[in-house]
Amino acid sequence: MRAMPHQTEERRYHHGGLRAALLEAAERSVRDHGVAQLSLRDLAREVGVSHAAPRRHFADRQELLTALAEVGFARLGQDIRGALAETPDEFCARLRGAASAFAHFATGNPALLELMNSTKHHPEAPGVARASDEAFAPILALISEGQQRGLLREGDPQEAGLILFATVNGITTLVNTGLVPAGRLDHLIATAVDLFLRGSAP
Amino acid sequence: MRAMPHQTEERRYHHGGLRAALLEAAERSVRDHGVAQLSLRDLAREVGVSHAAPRRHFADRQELLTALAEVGFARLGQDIRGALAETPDEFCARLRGAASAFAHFATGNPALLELMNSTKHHPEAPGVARASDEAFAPILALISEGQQRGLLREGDPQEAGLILFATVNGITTLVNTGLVPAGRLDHLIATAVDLFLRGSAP
DNA sequence: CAACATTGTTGTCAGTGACTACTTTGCGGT
DNA sequence: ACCGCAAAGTAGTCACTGACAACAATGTTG
Repeated sequence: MRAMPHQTEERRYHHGGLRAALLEAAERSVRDHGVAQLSLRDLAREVGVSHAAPRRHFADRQELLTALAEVGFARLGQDIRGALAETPDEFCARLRGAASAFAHFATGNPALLELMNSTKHHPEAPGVARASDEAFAPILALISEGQQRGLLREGDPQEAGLILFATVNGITTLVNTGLVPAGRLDHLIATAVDLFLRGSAP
Repeated sequence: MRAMPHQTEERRYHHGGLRAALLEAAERSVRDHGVAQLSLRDLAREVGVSHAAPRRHFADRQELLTALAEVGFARLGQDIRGALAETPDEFCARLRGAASAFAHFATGNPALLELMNSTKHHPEAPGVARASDEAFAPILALISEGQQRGLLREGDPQEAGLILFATVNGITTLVNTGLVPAGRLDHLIATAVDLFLRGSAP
């Protein structure tokens, strides 16, 4: 009932959107209490179904966490693409914009990032790999473009893109664990992008 | 008895080294089954004490995990210093040696790295922050030395060091999650260090 | 209309973290 | 040497969890 605000007092037997509702609830739980505290029974209670219902949609707890990581990568990809859509068509500005969007997503969702960084990619579950490739794709495209326009040195664009991706990821991990104060994030990211551009100059 | 190989068949009431034994067992468990599966009762059984004994040394499960993360950083620091002790006194070689040691520690201990990357630094528990600072110190010293000798551009050595540290950390995360094949680790690290050196050149 | 697959419910079980009360032991002070 | 006490360990308890099995509700399709 509470999960379907347009229905009458009586809820139908079928929830009608349980998988999505569970993932939303999971994201809230992870945000508020961290990954370790996530509980299938908690989610079921929150969504208003019986305690075993979530296992109709996710074989086990790990499968739900994996699906949530996929949501995280999809969200990240959106944020990066959104930032690029608002950035002037100037290569360095776009690279900075993408890196900044990643950093802010990551520090705005520390627990989700942690989950994304600990979810193994399996051939049987191609969703996470696909989603992470899609999140990475705008950065890869930028690097390729930079190389083609002679703004970056030639080489494997995927390699350079992975290094930049890893750098931003690593910096946000330092901030999320408290090793580096959050107030230094933007400056560190900007410095890292500058360093990357100098180091990748033709 | 099994935990104290020099004793007779009868174990004394006091274990005599239970905290250390628990941390060793915890490291094995995390290595074999991942952080999420770590169980205080499991550890107690393995070490040969009652199920509640571990809570005499660690207030709760999280405190034990935090202590283990500290062990991880201490181990990392040792590996980096060990690598530097065996590297010729040539700046670039040493920087590469340190980065490589970090990368190999991280990919050789994926679950431990994950724990280290998810352990929050709290003022009440300064051990982790101290251990991670000590792990970072050789890299910081290298950067400072490189700057003083005019091999790197001037600037905040801590900042440059953090960027390099984050980059290696991020790359190993990509490898540990399977986004990047393990066989590409050394090449990626070498490329990242080269890029760092070019980007930091005076 | 009926069969059946999907989805949800109820109940059960073993294991867990955390807590409490009690016991053991070794150290330090007198 | 003796004793008090703190530290460390034991045994029991409780609520909660993930996972599983059996049953029930429902909607789609032939």
